[in-house]
Amino acid sequence: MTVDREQVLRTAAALLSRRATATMDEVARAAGIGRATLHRHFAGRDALVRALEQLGIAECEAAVAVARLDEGSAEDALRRLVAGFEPVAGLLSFLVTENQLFEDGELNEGWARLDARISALFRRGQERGEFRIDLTPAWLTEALYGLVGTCAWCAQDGRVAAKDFQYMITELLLGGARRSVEP
Amino acid sequence: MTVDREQVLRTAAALLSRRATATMDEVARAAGIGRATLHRHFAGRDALVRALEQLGIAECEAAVAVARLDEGSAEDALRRLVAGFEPVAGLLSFLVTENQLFEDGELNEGWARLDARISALFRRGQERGEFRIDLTPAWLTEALYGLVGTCAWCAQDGRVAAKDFQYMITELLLGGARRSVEP
DNA sequence: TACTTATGAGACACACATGTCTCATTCCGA
DNA sequence: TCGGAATGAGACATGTGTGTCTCATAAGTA
Repeated sequence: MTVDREQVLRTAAALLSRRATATMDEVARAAGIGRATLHRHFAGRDALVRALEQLGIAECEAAVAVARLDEGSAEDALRRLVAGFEPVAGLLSFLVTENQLFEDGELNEGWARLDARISALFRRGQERGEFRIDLTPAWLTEALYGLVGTCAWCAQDGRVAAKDFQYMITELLLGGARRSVEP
Repeated sequence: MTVDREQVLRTAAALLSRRATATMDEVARAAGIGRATLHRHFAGRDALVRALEQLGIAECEAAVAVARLDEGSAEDALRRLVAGFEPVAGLLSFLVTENQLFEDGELNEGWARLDARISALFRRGQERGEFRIDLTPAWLTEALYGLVGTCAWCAQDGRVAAKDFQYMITELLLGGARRSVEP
């Protein structure tokens, strides 16, 4: 009888990732509950979005933790990170767009933590001599988010193959489009 | 007395690029005209957005034309293209987001033309041996859009330096983050 | 079984953006 | 100077999403 909050959040994430303008009613129906019940668990749309934000941050931080960003080469760590981001990509792009829309300025501290972790990875790669130093860690971090979001959206629309998610992002981010060697 | 439609569109583009949820009233005020007048020139919000879409496409196609994508090396052509995209970046990211939001499916044929042109550039680069062939032209094209949008948004928020717009995008897109050579 | 609790369905008011209309005013051209 | 045209301001109706409330019902518990 009691609503599974986690399951509701995941359903909402899946729906809103596809259609950011979905109604509270649609969210409720998608989760198989009534609109009133949805309101009992999340005071309003803002509260729902903020809960999704917490979920997104938590999943990203989990991905960061699993990726062990400070072990081994920075390149391998980045590959692990992108792999961990794949399941969250849709939610991530939704939240990024949502943040752009409502410029409250008050970006969650969770994002700041995440940015710091990922920036640190790129910085580590620079210090190890793996990554070039003329592109700032901040830009590389944002570029990673951008590519993840773009790829998620493209894959959803079928413009690119979803199975190549990790490959496309890591290869482009690490090596770029230029052909560097051979024949 | 007569309203300068072009100027209204540019003002709207500037405003909506920053705040995609801006009201018709806000758009009118920003353009220095009354809401009624705005409605006289653009039947509704949809019409306004579609007009902005036309403007964005036109400017992008102009940038494509100026960049002479089929002249010289593909790499240089891409640099010219990114340079031409810089002034349109804000509008471009707004339109991309707008398209994501309302999945009418009916994407303007103008975008298809643009995609085709840019994809052709990447394909030409592959055929010339400049670009790697394991990343599809379609993905490279979308990645370009994504990076342009991400960079525009970051620059607006001051997270990266706006003056490095072209450099950050072209260097990342062409060479990637990996350090390939020297000491 | 009886009681408590959570839920679903629906009604309701509210806020807000939108679109339309009117009317006085201003601008431009004849 | 005069008259037509465009504009600005505001009023008005509308649609829609939202938030709150009530009440009957189902689920879980003692």
